[in-house]
Amino acid sequence: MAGRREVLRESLLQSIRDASLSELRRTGPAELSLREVARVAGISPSGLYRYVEGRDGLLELLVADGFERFGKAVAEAIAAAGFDFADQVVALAESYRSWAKANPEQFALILGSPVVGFNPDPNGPTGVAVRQFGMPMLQVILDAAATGQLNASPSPDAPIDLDPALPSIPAGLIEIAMRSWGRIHGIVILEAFGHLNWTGQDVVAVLQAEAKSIAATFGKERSSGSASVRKARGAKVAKR
Amino acid sequence: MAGRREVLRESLLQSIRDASLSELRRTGPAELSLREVARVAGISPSGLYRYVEGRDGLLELLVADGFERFGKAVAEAIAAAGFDFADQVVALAESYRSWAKANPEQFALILGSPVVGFNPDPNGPTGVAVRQFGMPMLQVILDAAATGQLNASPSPDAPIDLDPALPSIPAGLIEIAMRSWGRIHGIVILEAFGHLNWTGQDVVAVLQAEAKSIAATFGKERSSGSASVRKARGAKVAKR
DNA sequence: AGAATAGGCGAACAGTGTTCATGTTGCAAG
DNA sequence: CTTGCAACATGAACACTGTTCGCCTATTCT
Repeated sequence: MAGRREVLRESLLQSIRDASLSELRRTGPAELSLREVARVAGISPSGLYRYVEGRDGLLELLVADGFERFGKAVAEAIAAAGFDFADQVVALAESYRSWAKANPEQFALILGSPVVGFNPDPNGPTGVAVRQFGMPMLQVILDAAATGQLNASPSPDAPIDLDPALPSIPAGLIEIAMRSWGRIHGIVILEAFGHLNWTGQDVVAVLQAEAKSIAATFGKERSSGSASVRKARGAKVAKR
Repeated sequence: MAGRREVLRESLLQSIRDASLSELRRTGPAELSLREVARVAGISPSGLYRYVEGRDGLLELLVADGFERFGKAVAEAIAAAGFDFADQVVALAESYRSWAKANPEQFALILGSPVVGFNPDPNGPTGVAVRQFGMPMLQVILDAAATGQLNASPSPDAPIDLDPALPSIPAGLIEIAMRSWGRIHGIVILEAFGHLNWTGQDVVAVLQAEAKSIAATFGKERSSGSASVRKARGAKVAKR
């Protein structure tokens, strides 16, 4: 029973999503005007409030959408990179930068200065999108650990579980993920916000060097034969 | 001759600076209200335009001030760290994070999402502040190279000069500076914007590990026995 | 059928950045 | 000292913004 009301609502909500995204692309996060969005979506400003909780709700929509699309893009690139740790890191870095370059306003919105008074409510749609975003990147580390491609991390296993639904993760691996993410994110965000212009360097090349360096820092020396890695590819998830 | 008018102007300009800074701290960059600043500075909104070019001018004031104070804080920490490359990098990282933690809104303003339509005019006050900010960090790399503490960089010397007044710098060193900055900045900005909360890790410890890793990546091996570096070091403290 | 409810709208309010004509000073030249 | 001028300061006005409210229509449920 597809109520006529619901299909209308869904369609209009999609219009709002499209309108706000195109407005975001046109003006940037700070200038996003609720009234303008209402205008291009073909609705009155007050009518928007039946669909979205004010301007913050509009932003939350875009934040969730951004994390989702960003995460998906990165996850696909990683999946396409095969099972080698270094290859995956390089693919991660490149896709990370590519998405940021292609969607600068949304990148700034989701990973730039947080909008004050905007509490992302961990259980809301933004919260789950954020986890879906971080997961593939964390998974690169977990997989590498599971297939023995990481440096023997002598860290004391103080496993922490960030999601009750998932197995706990050794703190040492979390730290590796943090540091790897930070290295990629650092260069990408500096470039995205225009702080590397003065260098005159080819950021793609620098980022690739950095990705390889990440693999070298945390990964085992890669002997020329990759058979051992191939063999271990079965294990998908680390078991506590 | 200190005309009475000029002293008044200078004093009021300082009031404006103070007011806008305190307003920034109270509300954040996006909500900074020109009218409110005028209110606490004791001037009419339109009167503000005699001192500052609208809201963007107000922000430029804060951006320049932020880069200046940030740069000074980092430079002092580096200077206090002695002459050892690794010590300097650790000091740089710690002071970088400290300042960001202590001035979150201004940090977000100067290194977070750029305000659209805000062109930082390289020769304006913001431009020079930016260079003063980046200089000490770049200097760490240059000094290390000059004192032979860096890995022999096999990069072809394609020197680029970013400032005509300064000697050109080999591109290889620029790349090292970029990557080092990116590694520190990445972790700091991720933490500052709340993206590391889920990790439950001690960011100070992680950042310190990262700083040491930077020194290990680009610096010469510092074997515990080699006293040459140690001797070259000043009497300054180098704890841990 | 009738009642309940979700959807949509315009008016209104308080706030914003910015401009402009109008006064009001400070200061230097005549 | 007087005059003239430029800098200063202001309040009103304009075009916006986000948000709330009451009113009305159209769909859905009983």
